[in-house]
Amino acid sequence: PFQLDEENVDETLRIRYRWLDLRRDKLQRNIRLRAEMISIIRRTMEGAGFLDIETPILFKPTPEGARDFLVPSRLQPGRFFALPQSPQILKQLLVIAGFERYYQIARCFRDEDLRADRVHELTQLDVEMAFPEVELIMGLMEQMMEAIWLETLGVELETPFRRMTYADSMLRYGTDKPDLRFGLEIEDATEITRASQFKVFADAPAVRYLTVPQEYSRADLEKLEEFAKEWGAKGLAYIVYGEDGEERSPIAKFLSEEELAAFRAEPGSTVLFGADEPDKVARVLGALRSRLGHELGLVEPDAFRWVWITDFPMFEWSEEEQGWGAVHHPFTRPTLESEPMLEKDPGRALAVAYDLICNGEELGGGSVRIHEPELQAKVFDILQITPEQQRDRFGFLLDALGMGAPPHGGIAFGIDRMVMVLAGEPNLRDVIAFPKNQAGVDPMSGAPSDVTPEQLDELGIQLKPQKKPESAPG
RNA sequence: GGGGGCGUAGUUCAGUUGGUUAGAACGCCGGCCUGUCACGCCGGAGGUCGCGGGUUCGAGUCCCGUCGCUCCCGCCA
Repeated sequence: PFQLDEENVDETLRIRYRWLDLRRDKLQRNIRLRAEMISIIRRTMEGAGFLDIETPILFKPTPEGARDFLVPSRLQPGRFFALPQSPQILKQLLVIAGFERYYQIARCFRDEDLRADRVHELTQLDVEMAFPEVELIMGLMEQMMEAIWLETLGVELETPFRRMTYADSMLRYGTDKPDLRFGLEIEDATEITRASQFKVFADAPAVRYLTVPQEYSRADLEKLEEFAKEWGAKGLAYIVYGEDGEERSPIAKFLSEEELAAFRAEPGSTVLFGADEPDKVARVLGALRSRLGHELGLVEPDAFRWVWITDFPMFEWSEEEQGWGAVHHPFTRPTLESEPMLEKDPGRALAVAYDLICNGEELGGGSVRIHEPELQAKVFDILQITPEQQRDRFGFLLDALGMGAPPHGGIAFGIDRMVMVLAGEPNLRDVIAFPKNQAGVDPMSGAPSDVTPEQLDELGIQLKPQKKPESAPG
């Protein structure tokens, strides 16, 4: 069907004849790398006294978070299991049960739209321990990464990894998963422009800028402005410092000497501004930074730049739902200093949570959990989960917390993404033996597929009439 | 749900301002060669140009619709 030495074969075709595609050197390498990595993970975890315990695949739907994959129950007609989005609660219960160090290479399912780095079923290294210390968890994970990179690639990682607070990362990189293979840091000008004659700057709650080592033309700048608008900017102010010593900017005439002095850059560069709410400025400049870093070839090749992001907020405000949502998950512990803020100012509360980022890819994240039922109930309240809902959905967890729960916490890593970064693959599907395509279809087996009326009948399910996509071409 | 890109031979691609019989490479088939090893030489088969409609004397090329794939936004506690 296709030649194995051809680079750009249509992906659907490759997946359809996966047994051939897997013969290619690259895929052989990726799949073997994956197995080697998992072997090192198991060795590390077991060496540190963690016990591998399986948890159910048929479990309970969780209305929060991602959409569930549902499985109908024949013996309980009209009721459904859900495939787990993660073994989060179960691993907490295991620790509460006295298995003080648990781990699992767990399959997790999330019925959301797919991306190059997102699939429906992901494999996760799931870790939980009693009496956790953040330093201990981070240290163990660093030791594991060191072993993986050394034994598979022969690369020596420098540990401990860099640490950065969430606030710092948002300010300097415009994201909570910064790619540190290049600089191009965002700088803050909010103080400088507070009294600016340029009204857009003076009125904006945050003004930040990127100094780009490139002299952009008018046409280029229009494209960048369009890009910025796609990410939510109202416009894109700029100052171009030409190689000819000329300064080109539609806004310079509004700026004071002091402001201009602050922004001045080398000839042959462009300063791009964002002025808006802080989170919006971060988003726009973060997107610009990422695009320009790649476009200008600033990304350090063959490098692995690691960073722990810490001090996440507990909650973020959702305009859509007009309420607070959990940044990490609802079981994450607030810092001691944040506990008093929970009621009056939840937006300022910080969590004992940490993410590990490599090359701008979020490889994993974890937290210390809440182990007191009262505190857990308080957090559920802030998330606007009613006491009835709490009982219905998480009653068993609250019960368990009430029956003697040690402090506990852990972390989880996306195994697929780890292999992706390890193998230098831009696409998750190339590190999975039998992936599905972007529409969530397996072109090889044809899944998902129709079932017989008898099967549906047995489950008490009747299908609504719906338009069916035509079968795949060829 | 929204936006971008792509859809031409088995595969990867080219196809000018719309103009005769739609090309190349690799692969495939037949023959020759026989120290080959990305073999070489000769010959050959293979295309509903994703699908439907429209404009035109004439559409792979222009327009509308639709389907598929892919990347991104939303979404992913």
